[in-house]
Amino acid sequence: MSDRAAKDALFASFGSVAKALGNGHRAELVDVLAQGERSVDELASEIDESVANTSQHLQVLARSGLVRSRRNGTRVIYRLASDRVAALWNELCGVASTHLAELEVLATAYLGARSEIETVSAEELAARLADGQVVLLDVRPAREYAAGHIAGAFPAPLDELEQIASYLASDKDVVAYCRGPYCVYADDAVRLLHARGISARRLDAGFPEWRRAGYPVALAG
Amino acid sequence: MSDRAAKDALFASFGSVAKALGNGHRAELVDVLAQGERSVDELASEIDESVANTSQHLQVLARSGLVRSRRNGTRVIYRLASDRVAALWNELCGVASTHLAELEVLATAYLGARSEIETVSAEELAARLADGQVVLLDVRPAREYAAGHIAGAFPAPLDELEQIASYLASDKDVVAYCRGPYCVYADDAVRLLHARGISARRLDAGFPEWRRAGYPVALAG
DNA sequence: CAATTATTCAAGTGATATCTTGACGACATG
DNA sequence: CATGTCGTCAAGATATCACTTGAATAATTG
Repeated sequence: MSDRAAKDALFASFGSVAKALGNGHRAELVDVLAQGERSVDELASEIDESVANTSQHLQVLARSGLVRSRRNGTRVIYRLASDRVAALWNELCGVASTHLAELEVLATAYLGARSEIETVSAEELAARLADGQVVLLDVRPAREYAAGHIAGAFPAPLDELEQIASYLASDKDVVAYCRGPYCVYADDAVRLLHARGISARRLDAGFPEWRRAGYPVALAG
Repeated sequence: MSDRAAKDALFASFGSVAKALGNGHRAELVDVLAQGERSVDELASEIDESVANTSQHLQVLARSGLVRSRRNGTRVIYRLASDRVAALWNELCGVASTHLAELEVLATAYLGARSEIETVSAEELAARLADGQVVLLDVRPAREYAAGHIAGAFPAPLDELEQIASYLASDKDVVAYCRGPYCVYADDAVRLLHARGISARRLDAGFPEWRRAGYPVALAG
């Protein structure tokens, strides 16, 4: 094999990993899997695609080494191959938001106007959690909280948040967090709390970023 | 627009950035541009593709926000949009090499067996440079050295290395570096020096990684 | 061991990508 | 302002991708 052919093959191989992320549905699959492992069926309903199509996308991700699977009874459970994949996904989102002008428009279309939603950095949150001055709400679906959450967070899935809101002490800061910066849950939570006269902010990242940054977490089992 | 359509559009947009990297030629373009800006013509000959094809690939990268261009006389000069793009590329290579089994085979096919080529980490190199116990050779093409190099490195493009080798003091450690971990130059340099009885090692990264890590560099004017 | 559930496979269709070729446009120079 | 250089554009051929449909497979349950 010529040098050029070998070089092409090498770079094509790097490219194949990027190509695996180069599809909206697969990108979303990676985003969901960053929260924890899932069956094909669960992933399919999460991204609103057919099971067959989802299965095929998962196999593309698997061929690129980004995800792995194991069988559990009749189910096949997929997970990210490692935390580095989540880190790569995160970096990709960061580059996209920095350099792609259209992204802000699309994000606003999906998430709604964020101008009134104050954010908290992980650093500040970590400091305030240590002081006990903040109530931290994990507003992701219950099973994601169960799989792992920020140390000291309370489970507060969106469909129970209204009820939980009525118990919140009004003298504490409330912070909500969810899957990541492009997830609606925390925004929706903050808006719901605001509507009830509770001042709340959202963590500017999600659980995966928090964990990768080395801040304290509580993991399942 | 429905929530789902908005979400699809948002993730498709993230995916579009990955898709831009999802082609071997474009990946190679990013790898070259990480060393510094280039004209279309230079890039085309670097990747052994036609100018028309290279131009089209560059426009794909530009539409995804990964590169920018400016005109300089009759030439159009492309550059990475920011260091974050180089960091993303680096992360992508890392994930690929960690999770893609075929990569090692392809890397060996292009780079040759690396088992006898000892590497030095950036941390160790930085420490030894401070001691003055090491001769550091930048074996990239001259213009890349000129655009920026590791502080204290000597220019030693491969085609002049043989001559330079004859002047090397034999009581110092020799370290070579080039574009990055998947660049042949440093490997070739180490082999050439070994063949002349000079013991040499290669930096395990390249100039872009060194610079991003915050180690001292010398930049052009 | 038949029926059920969860997933994968195979085939087909329309949409995108990639690369080539030749023409066109922008700028510089004599 | 004619000429050359560098880059982009447009059109077309071929290959690959994305999604659908319906059948096949794997493990579980009655």
